[in-house]
Amino acid sequence: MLKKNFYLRNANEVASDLLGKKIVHITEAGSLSGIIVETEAYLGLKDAAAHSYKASPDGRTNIQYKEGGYAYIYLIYGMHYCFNVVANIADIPEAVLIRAVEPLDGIEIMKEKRNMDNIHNLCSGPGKLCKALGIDKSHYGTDLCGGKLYLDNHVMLDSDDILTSKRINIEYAGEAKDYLWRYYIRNNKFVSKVPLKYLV
DNA sequence: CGGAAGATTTCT
DNA sequence: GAAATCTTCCGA
Repeated sequence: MLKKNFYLRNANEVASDLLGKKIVHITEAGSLSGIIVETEAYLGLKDAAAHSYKASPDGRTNIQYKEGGYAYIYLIYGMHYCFNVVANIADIPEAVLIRAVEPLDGIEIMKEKRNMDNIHNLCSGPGKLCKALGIDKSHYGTDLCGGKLYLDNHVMLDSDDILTSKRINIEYAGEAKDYLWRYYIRNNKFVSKVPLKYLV
């Protein structure tokens, strides 16, 4: 299990280092896990794309004001949950969005939850992987350093295998929309498909 | 207190 | 290319 100090760095370092790590959720139906293959960093007060950019510390982003290592989960478009890892020290509201995962354990259970047979379409998007891994609003604020939802070491990646691009669907964010804060694993089939305009 | 819009997914 | 669907935030 990754320890607290892994998370106490700026969100870009955490986002890049999360690639190749494993996300594990122990459920009643069984253990569900996968390899993180795509992430995005959100840098709070310096980042017009971040939820914590202008929001009040009492609102939905309140967990981001604690130190790193907690789960920040929100509902988007009224129907999909997105899972983020809180990064950095207390009072610096940063987070890393997990955008795609390569299924590992409990694949049959994930297929049922998603009503989907194609393994490459199980967890290839932030809303999809929450559905597949059984993550929802009840996990908001969960401590990822102990419990049934946690991250762990898995494979060591060469720095050549880590690519960056612009982040997805943040057209409203002014110049922040062009920051290269999306990270993904080169040639990995489980990374979500994105339009060409996001690539460098 | 009402309205608009969103770190998306799915189906046509 | 559009619909589905609801919480949060902002302006009045």
